[in-house]
Amino acid sequence: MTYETKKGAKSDTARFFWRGRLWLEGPEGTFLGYGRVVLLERIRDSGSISAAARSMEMSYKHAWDLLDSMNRQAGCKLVETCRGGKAGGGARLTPAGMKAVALFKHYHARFKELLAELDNGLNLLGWDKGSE
Amino acid sequence: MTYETKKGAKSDTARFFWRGRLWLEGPEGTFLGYGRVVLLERIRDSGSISAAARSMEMSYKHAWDLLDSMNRQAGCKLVETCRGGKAGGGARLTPAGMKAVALFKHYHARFKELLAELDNGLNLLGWDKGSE
DNA sequence: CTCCTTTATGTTTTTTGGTATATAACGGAA
DNA sequence: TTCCGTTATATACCAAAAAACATAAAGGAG
Repeated sequence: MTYETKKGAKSDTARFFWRGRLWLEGPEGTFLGYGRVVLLERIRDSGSISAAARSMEMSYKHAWDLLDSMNRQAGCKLVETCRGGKAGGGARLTPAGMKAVALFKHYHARFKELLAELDNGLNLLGWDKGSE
Repeated sequence: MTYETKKGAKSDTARFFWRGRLWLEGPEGTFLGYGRVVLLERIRDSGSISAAARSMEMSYKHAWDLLDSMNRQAGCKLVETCRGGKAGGGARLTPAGMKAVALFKHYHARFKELLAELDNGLNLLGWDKGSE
């Protein structure tokens, strides 16, 4: 999953295209969103919160706050950590964390599908290809 | 179209639910989004930019900036205005503006459909109804 | 005991997306 | 000609979000 914060490559014949955001929300606000799930994946792959945050050009504190929010809302830890030792410490996804990533990606894929589908119909309605 | 900035009523048996945003993007950034289209609708219904802005608790300037952005990006005016006169002035949607509203609402309806659909499958995957 | 790197957490600073405020132009009605 | 409410536009201000910075604690290795 690449970490797209801006639009990707697009046909330059079309002036406009659909974009969107999808997230899972709970009583405390956002539970899982795109950036949060990328963070989880990076932690899974690097074994470190700080490395994951660095790779996303995100401050450690911000990453930690997001994880804290996710762990609290999930009711169980999605990421478990340890401090000290040879490598200084580390972090890894719990089974619940893995599940969260899979769940979001599954639903997000359907969302991306819809965006692509909407884009396909768009040029039929004028306003595209300078038809106005 | 109600102007929902926060979640609406939801079944309180489900802990989480899907939310999202959809917008039409162009080279200059957002062209049409939810708030922008509500603004257009309010202008259509009230005949006034300032009345529309007031009804959304939005500053006139912010509303005007949004309209300016939309008019410029569309290549033609979505809203036409006049100053002075008995009522002080006014604004109304052009045919292109009407079309923009209809277009967005059409696509947004499909988006809302998807969100509802995603919510329906959600409780099957654990993490809901306290099953974890 | 001292490094090292990371987790954990608080405080300060900056950025940013808006509101608030001010001012001018407009043009019909009184 | 003076009002009025609106469009149009610039500038000042503010508050929430994010970043930047600071500091402590952990624990294995040397």
